[in-house]
Amino acid sequence: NCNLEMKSLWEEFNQLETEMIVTKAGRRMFPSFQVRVYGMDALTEYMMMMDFVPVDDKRYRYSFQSSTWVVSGKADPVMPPRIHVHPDSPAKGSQWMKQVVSFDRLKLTNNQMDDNGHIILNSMHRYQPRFHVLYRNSKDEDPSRTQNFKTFVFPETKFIAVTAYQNHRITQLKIASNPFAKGFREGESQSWSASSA
Amino acid sequence: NCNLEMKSLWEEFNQLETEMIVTKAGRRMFPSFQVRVYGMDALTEYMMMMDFVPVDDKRYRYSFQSSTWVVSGKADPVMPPRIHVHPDSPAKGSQWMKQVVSFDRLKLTNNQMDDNGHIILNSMHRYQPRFHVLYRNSKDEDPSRTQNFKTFVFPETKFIAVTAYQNHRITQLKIASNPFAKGFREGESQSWSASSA
DNA sequence: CCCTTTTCACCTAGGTGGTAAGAT
DNA sequence: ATCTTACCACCTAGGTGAAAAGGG
Repeated sequence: NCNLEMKSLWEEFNQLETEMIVTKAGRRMFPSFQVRVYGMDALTEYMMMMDFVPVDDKRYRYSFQSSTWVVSGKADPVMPPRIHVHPDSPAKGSQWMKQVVSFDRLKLTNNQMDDNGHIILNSMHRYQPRFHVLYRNSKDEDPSRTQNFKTFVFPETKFIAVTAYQNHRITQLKIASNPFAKGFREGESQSWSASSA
Repeated sequence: NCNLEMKSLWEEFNQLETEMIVTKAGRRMFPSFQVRVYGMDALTEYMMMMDFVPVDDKRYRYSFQSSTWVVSGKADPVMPPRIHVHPDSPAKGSQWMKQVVSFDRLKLTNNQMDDNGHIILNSMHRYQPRFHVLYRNSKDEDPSRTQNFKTFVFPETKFIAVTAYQNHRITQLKIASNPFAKGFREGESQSWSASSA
């Protein structure tokens, strides 16, 4: 089993239609995708990974007039999707369960030629992150037959990839909740308990 | 096979009797232990690790009068030595060979109760770092019978653990060559090609 | 006296959105 | 018009030795 960390923050973003920056060099997600996992076999080895699937085959643009995202055409052609393997993989169930599994080093890029292993997305397209746990029923048997996946999807983590923020309320929420954007805060009244770890 | 990186910098320190700071929280080594490895089987999985063995069973003190280290007694009692496993372990030979293997995140501590997995050393004692490569001849056989070590020792990397630098020339060389100590540089004439990566 | 601990200013390294210029 | 890129000031996070205080 598996729980999404920072669920309330994700929901707050999702209500505004989450945007994630993509750059040529690669940009982290914020919030970062973090889960707590349960019920694994302590001694079995697991691989943890993420990928990103298109929500639909549409392209979007932001209408400043209506302050909403509107369909702007059919989706751009896609590259074969990449998979991000958690850097601690492989590790035993006991290791994964004793702390939050964090994908905070994962980076998104719009560079189709990227050779840094980052996740390649099309800007102005909608994506759904997915979390996969891979395990084997037994160590000694043929790996190709005994490996199994379990996939978790949290609908509140879907987002639109952008090269610059469109919805100003998204920008404000990012500035308010991301510690690295503290330089842009002004009011400084509310404390976002979301800021840490 | 295996080559030490920054060999000339290590030799420069070793001529002055290298000192390494140990703290309660753990302190990185400088220079950090980095090697280039060759001649591995590209598809076999290897573990890389380091440990630190006492050079002798003596305790030392620094004589400011003679500017040398002198024996000050018998060695203090030792804890069962810890082993630092390189965080990329295990990985295939092809992965290890395509870049420098760096132990720059390894930390030394004098805290006998350390629970951060750092290497525990006795201050004012002399140590020799060792580098180990572990591999299996075959994947399917009993691991306990088919695992093998190969150990590499570079005499120029030996050092004395200290809680504060004793030899001022060591301090000067650290300040001149460690990028994080740039704040203490004054002359700023020579460039230590050693500074990067 | 000898050694250790704590705190500090000063760095490296790298993650933010803003901004203006560039591209289509 | 719409979207992308490059650069920037401003942060977080954490690695330095100095200095002063602490301990036996």
